[in-house]
Amino acid sequence: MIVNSNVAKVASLVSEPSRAAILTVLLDGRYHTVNELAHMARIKPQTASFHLKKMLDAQVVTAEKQGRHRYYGIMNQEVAQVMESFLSIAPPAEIKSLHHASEDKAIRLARTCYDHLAGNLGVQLTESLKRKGFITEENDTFSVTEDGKAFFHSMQIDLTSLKKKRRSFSHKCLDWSERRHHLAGALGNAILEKLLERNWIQRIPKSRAIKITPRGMKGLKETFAIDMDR
Amino acid sequence: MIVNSNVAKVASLVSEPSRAAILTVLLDGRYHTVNELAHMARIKPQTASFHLKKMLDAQVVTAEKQGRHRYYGIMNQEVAQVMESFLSIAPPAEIKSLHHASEDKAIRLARTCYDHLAGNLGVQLTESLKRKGFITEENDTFSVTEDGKAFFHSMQIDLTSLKKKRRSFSHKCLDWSERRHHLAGALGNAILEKLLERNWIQRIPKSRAIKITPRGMKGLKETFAIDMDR
DNA sequence: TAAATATTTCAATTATCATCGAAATATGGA
DNA sequence: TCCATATTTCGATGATAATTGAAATATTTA
Repeated sequence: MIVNSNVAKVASLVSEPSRAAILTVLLDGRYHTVNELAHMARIKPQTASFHLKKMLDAQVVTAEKQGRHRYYGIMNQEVAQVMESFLSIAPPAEIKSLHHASEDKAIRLARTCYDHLAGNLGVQLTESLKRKGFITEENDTFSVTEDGKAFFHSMQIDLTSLKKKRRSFSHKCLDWSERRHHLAGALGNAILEKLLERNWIQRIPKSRAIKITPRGMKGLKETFAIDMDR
Repeated sequence: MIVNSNVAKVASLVSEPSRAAILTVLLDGRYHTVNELAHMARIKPQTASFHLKKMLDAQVVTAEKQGRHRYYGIMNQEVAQVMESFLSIAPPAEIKSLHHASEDKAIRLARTCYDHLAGNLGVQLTESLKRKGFITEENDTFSVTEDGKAFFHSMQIDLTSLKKKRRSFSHKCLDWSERRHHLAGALGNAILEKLLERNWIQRIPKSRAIKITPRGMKGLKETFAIDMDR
């Protein structure tokens, strides 16, 4: 269970449509400029700035200045998870166009959730790791088994350095589209980065959706026994 | 970019103080009337009705009409979970429990509801049947499992003949004193008759109240693991 | 230095929403 | 039937907060 004093704040901030739209965009884990966010939320930059200041004060987002731009990003994992949990009980968004339909399909298939993999791919990957006995399920977290240690070593993922980070090493994150848990935390992040590095997956610009490359299809099948081809 | 505007709606339902107070009460899993909820949230019944309608439309709560009362309850486990995690951080104003000056204890303990058992006994019996896996909960009805068939046979209740009756075989009935569902319909009636026949319970003249006999206390404990003695 | 762009601040307007009195509707009981 | 109670609907009010034009500030580029 998430214990976070920001939950209440986040909930009240999320309840405003423009802010919810902004936060949804920021769920991709990347930083965006005020103009970008304003355009995506269909409001004027002044309005976006007004909302972003509010969320900055509430420590729901962070800002980084770079030249005349100001890049806004989501504050942390907890905020992302509160957003996702709201997504899990909210009725699905109305799909208005063919373009939206295909985007919806893509985002359900594979996407980033803050800084780790989510969607069908994220859940399947987590299931595979469990099935192969590399991770075991605890209450709110996953633990790496002895077999798992060897496996991640072979994947060139250094668990020791991950554990040194201040953030959670590995915890469960509820997937709104799959309604199941996927792997989050430093380990989830490391896996995402590794798959990007190997060019098994690619980020789709201006979206949280992830594309699986032909090489990725092959790799996922061989390493994880996941067939995303169907 | 798809922005799920429903997230904002769901979040706004939770983040409004009066609604949060109402939802907190409903987290007990029971059903409550509009007046009760209004009193507990310290708002007028019109206002409570206004909020409840909103939450009903958003499928955050359910409603069931019984006479001139309308009982509201929380929609499902998912909503409860989001509420729990939200409220565990920011508990709203404390709820003063209603003090009912004169309560008929007997009628709350056990009574008939039309032609089946209600009150604490009725609810406990239903819960026991569920717990033991003899019945399962459907939308508005209960179904008898394979184990249940054997059990009712051992109780000398003939399900086949019950199903032939034109009336509903088994449906849920909201218990006003327990605010939970109990078993009604032909099956509920058959159980009542069987317990009367075995002299586990007796009707109290000129009342809907039911008296549990010493033999009944023993039988309920042995057969259903229900202790009505406390 | 001047022009263009990004963002914020300010002030005024507008929109939204909770609240509650009054009245309507529905039901139970005498 | 009439009366009491439960709930909803309607309409008005007031408080709060979102929105945006105008202007200020900051930074890059020419």
